[in-house]
Amino acid sequence: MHLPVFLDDPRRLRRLLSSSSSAAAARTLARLHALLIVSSSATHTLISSLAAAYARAGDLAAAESTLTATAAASSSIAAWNAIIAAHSRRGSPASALRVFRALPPAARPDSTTFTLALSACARIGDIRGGESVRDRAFDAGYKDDVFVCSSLLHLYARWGAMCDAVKVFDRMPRRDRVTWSTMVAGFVSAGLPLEAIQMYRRMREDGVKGDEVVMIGVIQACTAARNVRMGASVHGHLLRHGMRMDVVTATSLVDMYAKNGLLDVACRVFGLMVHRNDVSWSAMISGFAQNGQSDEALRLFRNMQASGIQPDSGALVSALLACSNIGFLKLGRSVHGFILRRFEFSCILGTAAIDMYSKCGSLASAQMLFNMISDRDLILWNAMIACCGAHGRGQDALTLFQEMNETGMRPDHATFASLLSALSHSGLVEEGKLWFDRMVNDFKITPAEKHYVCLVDLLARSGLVEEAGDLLTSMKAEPTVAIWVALLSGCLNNKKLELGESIADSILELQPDDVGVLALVSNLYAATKKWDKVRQVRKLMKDSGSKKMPGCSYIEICGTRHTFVMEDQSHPQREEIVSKVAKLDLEMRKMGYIPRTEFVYHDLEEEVKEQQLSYHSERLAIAFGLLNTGPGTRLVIIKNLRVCGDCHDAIKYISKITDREIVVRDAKRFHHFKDGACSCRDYW
DNA sequence: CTAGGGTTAG
Repeated sequence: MHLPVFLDDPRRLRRLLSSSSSAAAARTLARLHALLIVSSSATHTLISSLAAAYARAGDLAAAESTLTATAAASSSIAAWNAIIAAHSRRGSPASALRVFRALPPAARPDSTTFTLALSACARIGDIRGGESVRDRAFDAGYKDDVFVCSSLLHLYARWGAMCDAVKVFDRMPRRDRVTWSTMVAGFVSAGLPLEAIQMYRRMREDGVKGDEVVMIGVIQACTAARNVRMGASVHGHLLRHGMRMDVVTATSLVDMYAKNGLLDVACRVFGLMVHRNDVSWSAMISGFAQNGQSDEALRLFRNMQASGIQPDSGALVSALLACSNIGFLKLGRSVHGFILRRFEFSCILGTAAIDMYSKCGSLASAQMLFNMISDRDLILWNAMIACCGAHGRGQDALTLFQEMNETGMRPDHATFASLLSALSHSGLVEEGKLWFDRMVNDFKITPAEKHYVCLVDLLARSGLVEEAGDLLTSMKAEPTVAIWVALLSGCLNNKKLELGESIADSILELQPDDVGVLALVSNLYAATKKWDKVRQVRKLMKDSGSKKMPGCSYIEICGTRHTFVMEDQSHPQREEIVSKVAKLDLEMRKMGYIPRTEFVYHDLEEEVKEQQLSYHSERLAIAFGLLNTGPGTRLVIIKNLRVCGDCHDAIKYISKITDREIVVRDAKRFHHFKDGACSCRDYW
């Protein structure tokens, strides 16, 4: 048989075996393989090079069988490493581990093998498995190997076991930048940004130069520690040292600036990026959405698609968040549709969508979506329970909570916060008390401030003010403003004025700057006719009230969103809206409505104050809704600030007069008005 | 043939 000459030319053979990795290469290798066998010139070295070449070319099955079929199997660890590495690159750490574990007993794994195996364990989160790899590696004499130790470090750091990571780290005789960057990233993901920054400092003291990857960790640490100064100096450091500003680095800078409120800087960095991918867009979109600039976020979302980049789940989540901020139900629905066509509904997307429906006032859609997702995680359950609560369905929230327990899912502090709040808003006092107790005693969850607020609120609303007061004394920590406020509003509603007054004093001592809180305090003093104190509080209100951003309300009609602010004279239907407001005012007064001018914090004539109340953005939005929808249509209004006590009263009258169901979501919670009542009861 | 990196939910 005629053999190609190159079988006798080792140089050429080696070149062929290390050539590029493509399907064509794999076919060439198969031919070569056949020739080697036919010509019986297959040495162990050649076979293992061939196997490695198969692995590089992507034919892992061929690589493996080539090796296992021969005696070369036990002597060629490099070829096995190539196979394991190829599995890892392909994104199947489990296969990598399978090959590692099935290595022939005589094969001696080296540093590379152990490093690959540990990295595979880190990806799937198998700490136990990783530790047995570690034992073998240490036995084989790799105790001080930087690669082995760094990957072990990563295994711990990645899964939150920072104590173990630190132990490994402290024992390492030599550390390189990868070691340090693993520690930095580990502390960041463990929620310990200050420790991460500390690590970076130690690295510099050690004389190790950071690269992009370390700096990304440091940038993230600055983001989490809300340290823009340092973040900006890291940014400067990158530029000065001519480090590669790749997509990932630039994206983390965008995120750092955006999360710290410097949206303009974030935009500039984003604008300077030569190459942007889906994640960079997501970071920018979420930056806007989380800073209350939802319209801008959605504009960017459209730009992203227009520039040909398919939104990933991050961008979709942020778009949904923006929709829920401004109550843009129609766009939220279309995002939902987009997800259905192109993605699986992951829990994270599902949670965002459920939250969007909840905040846009569509309980039914939220429930439908929730029922469609069968693989539910804790956060998804929590979101749905919170949704029921927000919509005044305390009993449904409880049923859901019990259903959740039956599936074996363990509720956490957030679950109980949602549950207790739901029970409180539905007036389910006994259930609330019961589940607070069970939370503490059965579920061993230490109550946090929010849980106390819910329980105090629950008790105080139903007039059990004394019992709520006892709860406060039983608390270990001093009551906070929020807790006092819950108790105080209960006192006011249940005419427990004496107790109320002492609570009002306690609140003032804590120097709150929330106008809503001060309004409540002022109302209490007014009820006890302490006029000098009323004046004192009203002055505080005026001081803090002047700083607040303008109130703004949204209403969506037939898929179009309309925005209202008090000062805006430009609305095309302004005249009509104003006369509708005036007409309603007249009817309301006939039914007993008295304007509560104490909610106007400017020094104005009484009459002007009354007019200001009528022009609050939510009243304008409601009037617009009444003008543009048929009778019986439910109105959903989203307000960026709190609905004041006066508007709250007014809307009750409006819902009765017009026989409409009106839902107002404000910065605090939902208010459902129907037949002149509000299910979010007893607002002050 | 080997280790470390960005966004997103209650």
